Amino acid sequence: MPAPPLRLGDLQLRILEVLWEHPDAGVGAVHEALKPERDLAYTTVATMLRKMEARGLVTHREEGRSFLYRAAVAADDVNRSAGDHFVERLFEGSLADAVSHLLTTREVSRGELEQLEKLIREAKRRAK
Amino acid sequence: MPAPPLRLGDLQLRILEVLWEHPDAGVGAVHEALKPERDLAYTTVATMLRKMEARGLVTHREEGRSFLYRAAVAADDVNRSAGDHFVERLFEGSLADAVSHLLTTREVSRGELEQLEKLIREAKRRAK
DNA sequence: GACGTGTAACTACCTCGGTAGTATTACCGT
DNA sequence: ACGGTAATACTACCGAGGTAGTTACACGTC
Repeated sequence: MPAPPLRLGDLQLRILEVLWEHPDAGVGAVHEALKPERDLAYTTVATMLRKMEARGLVTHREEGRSFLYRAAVAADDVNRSAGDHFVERLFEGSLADAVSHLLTTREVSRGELEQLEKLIREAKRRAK
Repeated sequence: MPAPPLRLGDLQLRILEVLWEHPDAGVGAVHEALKPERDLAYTTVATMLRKMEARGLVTHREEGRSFLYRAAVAADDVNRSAGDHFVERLFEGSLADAVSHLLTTREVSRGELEQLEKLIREAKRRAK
């Protein structure tokens, strides 16, 4: 199980997110899904997909004249990796510091706070 | 005061952290401080510092034959920027989702959990 | 006054993400 | 059978982070 650094750029991440939601999407479908937020050339998406396949991030299978792509890495792994990097890099691994910073530097609604409390209670029960 | 993207690489961030702790450090001092974790050539640090100055991340002042560097951006701004990027990019801006993910994908000590609870209570009081 | 040492400046590279143009291929409809 | 179209393949380019060698300079020392 190779667990390579998993260091993704923004576009690569967005592409993966599209593929997680729509497995077996073709280049055109991915391009289309990204259209609203990024006005990329069709070939740009195709190139990116090929580069990502070379890195083992996605796989493809042929379907007639088209390639259908699938993510080859799990969303959880990617997110966790990014989370680790974030906490590690800025807060020396201290989750509390990281969350503290997130909490104090932005507006958080009361609802979100309550949601967080619940989360922590659950975590405590789990850790018991 | 232009607030450029503030998108830093790992090394740049480490250098800034050194400068935040030791303002007016020379190239040698920064190099030395980074020695344990990264075995870089002296000139690599010097080059990086010059590149960062060009981007407005640091400033320098001459002191005899040496350059003394200072961070030109605040730690809070950098951290906040990174936090925003993290939450935005992976969790569509939902802080609760982000924290939830951080909490569930790693081991968190009981002490940390209690620390977090306190933080949330404070945030609630603040938000009233 | 010549010399060695440390410092900064300049230049060059490599990698990677991102972007896109051009070429090629294969299919389909008429 | 042919031409259009849509797909992939190939190639190139840019910028940025990161790395480091080479050069130039200024200083103190002998």
